[in-house]
Amino acid sequence: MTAPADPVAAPPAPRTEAELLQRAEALGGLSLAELAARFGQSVPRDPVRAKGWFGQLVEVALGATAASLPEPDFQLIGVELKSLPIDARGRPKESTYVCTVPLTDNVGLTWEDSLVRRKLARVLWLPVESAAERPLAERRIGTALLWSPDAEEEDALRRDWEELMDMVCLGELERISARHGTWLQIRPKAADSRALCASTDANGDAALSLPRGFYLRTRFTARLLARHWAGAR
DNA sequence: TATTGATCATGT
DNA sequence: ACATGATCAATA
Repeated sequence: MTAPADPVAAPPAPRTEAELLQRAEALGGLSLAELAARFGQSVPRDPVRAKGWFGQLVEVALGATAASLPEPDFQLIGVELKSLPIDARGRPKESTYVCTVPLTDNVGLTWEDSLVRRKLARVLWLPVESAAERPLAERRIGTALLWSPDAEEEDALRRDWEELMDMVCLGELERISARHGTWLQIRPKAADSRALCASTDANGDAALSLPRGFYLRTRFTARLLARHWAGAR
């Protein structure tokens, strides 16, 4: 029986990818209860009210700096952190939020300048065992993967982004459903379905609409993991 | 049961 | 309101 250790301070921002990866790999195998305790936190009791809890804990644990800014989490090295919930079959359970969809002042915006491209250019994926039956506290962190899209993936993501943003720029936001896009999709991203934000309608006039976000489909992250494992053999 | 649309927490 | 961190839960 060991006495509980004192909470540890959040580390400074990592200065290199290697430093970040080393820290992330050191988290592998830890339960969420263990990681929480390390930083003096307790595991939330109600999963409904714990959405995003783990992601924010890991930001602290790894020294992320972007907080709620529209930038990659590790600003110095341009790396985005994404936790990835894994089901009982070893595949991602959920789509992955990327960033907000710009609904105004977006004409002329290119893929190259887009936040989607900047965030997905370099991602540290951190898998977490998340089978429905497994309590939050008992879930374990998996092996971190530092990833960039290959040429084919980037091309497909760019085509999705261009198709979707074309519709947004034409004021066709209300026609866009989650069914559009091969790998990237646009879905609501709001407190509730009554939330409103500024947008532009088909006439180019100011309007109000439900805030939306870009998400990576589960199929994309599933393929990404499968490819990595295949390549590691 | 996979997916879409809805929702919860925190900080500025 | 808007950005981040996401998962929930009704529906197809």
